[in-house]
Amino acid sequence: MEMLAAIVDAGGLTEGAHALGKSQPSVSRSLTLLEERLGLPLFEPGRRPLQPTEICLALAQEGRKILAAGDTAAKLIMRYRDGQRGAVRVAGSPIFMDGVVVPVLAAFQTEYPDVQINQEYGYARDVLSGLENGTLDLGIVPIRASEVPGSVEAHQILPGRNVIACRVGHPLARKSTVRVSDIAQFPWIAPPPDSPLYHDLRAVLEGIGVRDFKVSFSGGSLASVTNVLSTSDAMTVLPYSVVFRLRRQNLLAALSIRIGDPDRNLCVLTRRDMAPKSVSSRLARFVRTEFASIGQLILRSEQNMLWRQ
Amino acid sequence: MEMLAAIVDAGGLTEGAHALGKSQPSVSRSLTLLEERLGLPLFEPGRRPLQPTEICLALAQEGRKILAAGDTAAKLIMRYRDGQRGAVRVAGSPIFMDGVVVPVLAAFQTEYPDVQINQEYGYARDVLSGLENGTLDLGIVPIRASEVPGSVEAHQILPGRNVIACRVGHPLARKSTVRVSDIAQFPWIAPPPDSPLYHDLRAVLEGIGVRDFKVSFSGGSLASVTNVLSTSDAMTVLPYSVVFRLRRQNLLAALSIRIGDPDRNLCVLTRRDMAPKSVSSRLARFVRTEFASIGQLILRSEQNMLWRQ
DNA sequence: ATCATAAGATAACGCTGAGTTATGAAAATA
DNA sequence: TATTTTCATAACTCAGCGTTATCTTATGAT
Repeated sequence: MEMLAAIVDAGGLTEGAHALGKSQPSVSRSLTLLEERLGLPLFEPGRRPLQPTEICLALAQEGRKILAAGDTAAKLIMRYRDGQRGAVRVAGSPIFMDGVVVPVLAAFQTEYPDVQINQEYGYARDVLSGLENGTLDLGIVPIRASEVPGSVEAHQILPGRNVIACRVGHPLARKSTVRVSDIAQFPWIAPPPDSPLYHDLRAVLEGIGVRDFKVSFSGGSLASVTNVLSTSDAMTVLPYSVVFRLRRQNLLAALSIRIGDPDRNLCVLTRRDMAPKSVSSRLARFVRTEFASIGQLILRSEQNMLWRQ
Repeated sequence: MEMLAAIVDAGGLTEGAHALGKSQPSVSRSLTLLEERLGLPLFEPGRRPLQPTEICLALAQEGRKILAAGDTAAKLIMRYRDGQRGAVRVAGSPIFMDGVVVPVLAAFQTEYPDVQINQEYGYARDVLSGLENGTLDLGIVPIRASEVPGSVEAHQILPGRNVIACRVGHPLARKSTVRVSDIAQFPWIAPPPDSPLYHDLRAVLEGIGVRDFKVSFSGGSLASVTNVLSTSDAMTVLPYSVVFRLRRQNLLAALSIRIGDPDRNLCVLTRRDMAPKSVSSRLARFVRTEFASIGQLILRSEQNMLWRQ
């Protein structure tokens, strides 16, 4: 049927054969066999520019549909191959995901609308196992270089850096000098106890000598944290990049006090497969370049800031 | 792609293979080869009720289109084979065609809307040559059995029978006894000079002893003949079947005088091919049965009529 | 008419895809 | 853990479709 369509559209067997990328005798023979099989003439006999019969035209119409299906299939494969379509499964720690990653994923989605992004939440351990058993294509988590197994490739996209966040009009936010004693009197909220941030929080507070602090709220997502922060005088520890974005939107402020950096850097994790899905590598590339400029942005605004030790 | 569609729709390789009418290993192997060729997994590895990947689903969609095209093609062929679709080229003498055949063709067309009927006009000689050189599938003409060559099959559908026709209110139409002298005074109109009817007309008039008659109109189609007849007192010779129809519509009348029957009978002519188009044989059958009932109708009404010799 | 040209058919042959049966491995399920 | 279901592999066969080389025939111009 594809052959019939080609012959009819090309206006002759020889031309049609050429259009199909085959030799003239091949098509001629196939045509003869088909006519014998059907027991019907598909072209008027004894006419030199091969004249299609009525039934041939009808079959050619179906042939065109098949050719069209083949074409779109070829395009589909091509778009899939170079990552312009497909599905990626991405996972990352909730705070980073909601705070800085999802906007990047959204930008990717806008640029490549045929790519389906399946986003999940998870910490380093889950993400690594997901990558290794193939249920995950990409991970974006804060992680130590030593934690990365050989089968997984890690690209750092942001340096580990936390700050103490509070609401915009917070009493301490205005002060250029913040003392430990100032901090102690305010309530704290904490990320989920199994998250790295929770450990960071403890480390930070211990680092600046605060041993006795009250946790007024614990668990939840970034949205709930910002909600609580903005409607109270509570404080918490958040990645600087996250706060950076939220501060630009005037949703959050950061204390101008420098706290110890965590030893985990935000990384993009991919499998060291021989054949990674090209969508995932394209997305990984996209994320890396996006975060490179985010990093630049943060760095530049850094120069206008003063951080107390 | 058809295979993918089958597997996806059947919910598994084994079922899919069955749906395609192939063995399970065949489909399994084909699938493996396709995956290698594309360099892409089409089904999630290590899942037992074979789980299609995203790209596989997209390809399966195209596969379904191909399967659908194949299906409709198969149906097309089937309908073509038993004559429910296709194209027939029919030719016949103008008066019979317009008078009695075309309504039958129209009925056929209504019953089988996918059949394309190409109707032409022509007398026995043209029709026979048309049939023999393959430019014609069916002929419906008055013909003598001796004129039919061996390569053509003829089925009589109406006996040869002519009558003298005139308008409804014609002076002679009322009379139950018509004499030759009555006839002579009215003008005559004649069919085209090359038509059998023209010869019939001459034969008829000579047969009833009329040697000197004036032809006031000659040539044209049945429509023009009936027009002239109905707007004048002219008369002509027409096949009884044609007049029968027209009389029922009160468009024409016939003299109650019996004239000599022509030796040509209306026949359906077909090629004695080994492989006649099934549309044409179906149409031929249809015409024969339709005319059988028309013949019956004429015969029944005959019993209520009185014809003078 | 006849000849040149273009278009299709035929012949001879090779190779790959796709089919088969028989059997093994691994996931799913009880 | 045992059993069943489901898919993969192996080994082999064959028909379809591909090729090149060459012949036949319809078409159109001289």
